[in-house]
Amino acid sequence: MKNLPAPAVVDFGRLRVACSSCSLRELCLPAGLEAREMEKIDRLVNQRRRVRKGEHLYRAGAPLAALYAIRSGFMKSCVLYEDGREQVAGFHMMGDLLGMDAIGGGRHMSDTVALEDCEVCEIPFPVLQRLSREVPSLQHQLHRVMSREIVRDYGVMLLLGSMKAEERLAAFLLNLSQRFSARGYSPTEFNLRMTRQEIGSYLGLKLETVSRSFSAFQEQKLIKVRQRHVCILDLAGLRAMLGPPR
Amino acid sequence: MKNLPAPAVVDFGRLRVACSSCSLRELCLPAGLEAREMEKIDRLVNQRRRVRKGEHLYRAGAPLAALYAIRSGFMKSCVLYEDGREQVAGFHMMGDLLGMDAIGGGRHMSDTVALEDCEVCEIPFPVLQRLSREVPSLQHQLHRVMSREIVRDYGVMLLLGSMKAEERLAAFLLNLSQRFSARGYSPTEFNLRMTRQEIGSYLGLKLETVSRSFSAFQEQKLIKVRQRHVCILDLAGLRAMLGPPR
DNA sequence: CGCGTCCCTTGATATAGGTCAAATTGAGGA
DNA sequence: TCCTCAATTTGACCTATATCAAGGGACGCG
Repeated sequence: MKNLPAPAVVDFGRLRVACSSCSLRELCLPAGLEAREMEKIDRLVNQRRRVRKGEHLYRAGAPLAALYAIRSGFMKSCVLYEDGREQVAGFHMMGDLLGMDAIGGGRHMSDTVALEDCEVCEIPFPVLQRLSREVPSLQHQLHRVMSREIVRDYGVMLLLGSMKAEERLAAFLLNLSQRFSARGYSPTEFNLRMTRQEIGSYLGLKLETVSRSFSAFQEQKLIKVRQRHVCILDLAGLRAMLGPPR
Repeated sequence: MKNLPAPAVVDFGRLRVACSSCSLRELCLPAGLEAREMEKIDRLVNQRRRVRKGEHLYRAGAPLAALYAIRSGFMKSCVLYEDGREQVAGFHMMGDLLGMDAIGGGRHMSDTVALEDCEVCEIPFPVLQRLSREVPSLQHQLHRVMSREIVRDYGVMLLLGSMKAEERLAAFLLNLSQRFSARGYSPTEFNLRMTRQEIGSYLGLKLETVSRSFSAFQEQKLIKVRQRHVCILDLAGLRAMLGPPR
């Protein structure tokens, strides 16, 4: 939550940002827009913001000011009880759009925290509303993104409601793999940005169980893990963990 | 929950339907619109549709044609695996808007089935898109509804990820109570429309566990259950089940 | 370079909830 | 009215995962 320490060279806040020249435009909110429409969209993002590891992008209860698109870095969102229990509701990476939980009530309903230094594009919500009226395909795109979030949540329910520990972890790894792949990174080798505890919270398991499942997969030669570094050795085998075992 | 006194003869498909005169307008999509705007909205719903108990409103894979608002009756949505496992993702009652999972990919991602005879308003999606461009507060309302669905899903994740059996059931009953209450029904006495199995699927439990938890609550004088009929005797006590026990 | 802290792994044990089985109840149909 | 079938309840037992506990890296800081 601190300000920039010493605007090293570039002041991101002032930097002119344009979706039309962003390398993530095919993954992010403007995906699928035509060049003509993209121009109008460039007014959408008024500034970038840095979020340092451990800092909050927003907290539950904070009024909705903007939605955020991740430019770089990794984040988690959590929902909390009154009594302090915390449940990780999702992990987010570049191209993901955050903050949609706040549209309904005008206040954020989750905490979103950077798991490593991040850079996000700030999209003032009123601007987004106005522009999406003017640019029908932006409107449609926004609806698509929200809808996909709903579908993603259904997937998590399925996972939490009917899968057992190792299935959950396999699904988690495959999901990460697929998302890294879609962003041009290796689908089989990556670094986890979250702790075993955070993975466990997301999967509805204790950290020990997560750790044991990792070890079991390694035993079966499905993956190779060392701390946060994961290598998927047998993608098909990992997929097979999901279906058959009733 | 009953129909109007005399509709025995009316063909619902042909019936002129108007949100502005609907008794659910404050709960449903048009909530909060002004009279002036409400008029435009009346074009939104082109017909009503009956769905008999056990029939599908839509199936996973079906192309998105319309969103649906429940006029009366009770439904469930399920997501399925390849291998046939099924997870109930939600229960829906009058005023709820269904089908938003299909906006992202153009196809429904869940099965929605009537748990009793239902009546729904069909809202052709293209019409909704066009009107929400013309009527900003409808646009906003649509965003609100989608956002609230996301928040609801977060709540289910919390439930599935970090609560134990009796807490889950308590949360489930309190949620129903609150929704019935918001619709003008008794918050403390109602009939469940779903089986123990369906409750179990939704809560990530087996039907036997659901049954035992019901019995335990009854033992503690928190509720009275007889089959599908539930009486909540101690609302505060039920709420207390959620917080304290670590 | 050494220390402290956090994270991860692994083992031993406990338990919540799953599984299997049987009896009871209730609703709808013949 | 009786019959059948599905839903529910309850008991006994078992298993997956939680819990408790101990030890071993890795990393940042002094």
